[in-house]
Amino acid sequence: MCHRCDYTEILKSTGLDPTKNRVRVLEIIGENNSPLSAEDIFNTIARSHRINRVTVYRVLKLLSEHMLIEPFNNGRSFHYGMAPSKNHPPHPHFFCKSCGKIECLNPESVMVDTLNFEKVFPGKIDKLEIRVEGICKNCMKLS
Amino acid sequence: MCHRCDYTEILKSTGLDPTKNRVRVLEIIGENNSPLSAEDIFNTIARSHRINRVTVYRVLKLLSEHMLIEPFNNGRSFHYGMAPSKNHPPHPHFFCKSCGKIECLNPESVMVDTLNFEKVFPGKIDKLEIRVEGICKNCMKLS
DNA sequence: CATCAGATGTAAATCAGTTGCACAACAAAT
DNA sequence: ATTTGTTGTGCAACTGATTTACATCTGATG
Ligand SMILES: [Mn+2]
Ligand SMILES: [Mn+2]
Ligand SMILES: [Zn+2]
Ligand SMILES: [Zn+2]
Repeated sequence: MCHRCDYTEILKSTGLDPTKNRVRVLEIIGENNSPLSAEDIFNTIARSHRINRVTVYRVLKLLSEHMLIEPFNNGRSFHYGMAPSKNHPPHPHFFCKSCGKIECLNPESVMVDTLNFEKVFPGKIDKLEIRVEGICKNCMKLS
Repeated sequence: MCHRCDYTEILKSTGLDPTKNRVRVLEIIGENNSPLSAEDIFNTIARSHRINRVTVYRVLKLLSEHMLIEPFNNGRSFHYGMAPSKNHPPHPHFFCKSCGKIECLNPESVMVDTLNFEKVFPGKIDKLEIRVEGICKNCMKLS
């Protein structure tokens, strides 16, 4: 999806050692057009390189902590997409409750006004997420 | 929270046998001002009555399927609140990523415009959820 | 080369939630 | 009242995603 990103460079500039596994995980997430599960990522890497599931989990945790990627939970498992940045504007997501897949939606598809809210809320707000739930196109056909 | 709801009646009118366990679970959810986990509900009931965790899970599943309650996942576990209805208008929720607690927010706090989107989307949309993530007031104090 | 921190592999544990099966409760039919 | 059937509940074992503990490897650096 993103041909503007140098994943090794992103890792370096975040202060992270750009190990092969880290670059691979980040690259797979960055080039995919919808958030992927740890299992998806493991399978993708394992097709061409030897890697352990636990390493994938550890890399995902690290990248999440440094806010390079963004975790979404569909009720079964986490899926990861690139965190918002210049190249990746924030956008809503669609969650299929049948197959569990998560789709990125167009940033303009749903507009939100949060202005007055952010000022009143007593805690610390890190993120505002808009999730649309339902049955995806593909699952609609099957049923 | 809700003193307008007759939980036994709600169950009956949904076509569900209003067993003691079902009424208790639904009542606890309805009277609480924020979504509760299965464990929360189990503990509450178990203080005064004998019940099994599995029964709680089964009741929660049944009530969710009949859309009397609404599940939210904070990444660790599901929490359940009353599903939107006359007495309970839909509203955004705040998710504390430190303690996992979920708070109901004021319905007007965040406004959303979804009109054009719903027409274009190829799948079936059941629900639009707005989730605000961050650190809750209480966890802010502790840290 | 020797050393050492950080990254990875492996097996076992954890934790929320589910499943299979036996038993209890309740109502309708005999 | 006894039988039957249907539905709800308890209990124990299981599952699947993720985490942990600990051993081993790797790649700098002196
Ligand atoms: Mn996305
Ligand atoms: Mn709520
Ligand atoms: Zn689907
Ligand atoms: Zn909190």
